[in-house]
Amino acid sequence: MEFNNNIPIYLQIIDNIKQDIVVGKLKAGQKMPSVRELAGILKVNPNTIQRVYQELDREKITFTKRGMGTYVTEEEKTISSLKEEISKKIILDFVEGMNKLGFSNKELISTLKEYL
Amino acid sequence: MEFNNNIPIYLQIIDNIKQDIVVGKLKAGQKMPSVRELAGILKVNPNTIQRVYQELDREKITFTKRGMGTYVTEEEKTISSLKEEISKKIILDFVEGMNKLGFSNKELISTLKEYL
DNA sequence: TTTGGTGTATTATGTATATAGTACACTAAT
DNA sequence: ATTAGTGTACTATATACATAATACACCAAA
Repeated sequence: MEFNNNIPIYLQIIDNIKQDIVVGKLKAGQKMPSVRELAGILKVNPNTIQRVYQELDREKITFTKRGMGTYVTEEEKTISSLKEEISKKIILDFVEGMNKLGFSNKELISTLKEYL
Repeated sequence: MEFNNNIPIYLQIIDNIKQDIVVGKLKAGQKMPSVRELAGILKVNPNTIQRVYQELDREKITFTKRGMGTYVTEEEKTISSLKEEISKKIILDFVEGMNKLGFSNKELISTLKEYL
């Protein structure tokens, strides 16, 4: 995993985990890697992963059993609304960004099609 | 202007100025506000604006005459390639983001049309 | 030549991020 | 009870960002 220097690493890791959950790479109820293990995998400090899990817990995306580990939420509803939330943000960023650049909605679609 | 807390202010200001240039709100050769003036307008520290202008100068988007001020580049070519660069990035972020979320290219377009 | 408006440089302070290292609390399995 | 693997808490250090305040260098116009 590569990190963008201009965005805090812990936020990038959070987004990445959310993506994995939404796409089903991480399934509902599944155990996440331990703080130390994920820190090792991503080559970041355990404190950074601790912050990641705390934030995910706060958002009810994961839950933690002390001494046991951190798990993906079992609420499918949470996951589906997470997917909708993320995709909406991506679409909004795109439309707003292109509009600000002077592209009309028509031009925006044709430019997109042209790119694909 | 509102700032996103997770991204350095100076980068957000840079992006904003680039946008204004690309859309023609700031025209080729036009004088930019002075460091102190823009700092006042945006309610940020002059040092932050100094950094903004230094970076824009480095990218040849602007040029600075010491003691005189900072001006938008006179090279229309620089501006048009800037527009292309920015729009490409927006499109790429969109397509990549949606793909990572599990949307195929077809779904991606239909979801976008649905949104508009 | 002086003045006022430019950009530029420097030092200091506070906050957020990230790392490093250590210790503690809890749980399951031995 | 002990052990190993969890999450959690704490202190310290380094860096980037942003602010604050001050001073300096340059240029055009009065």
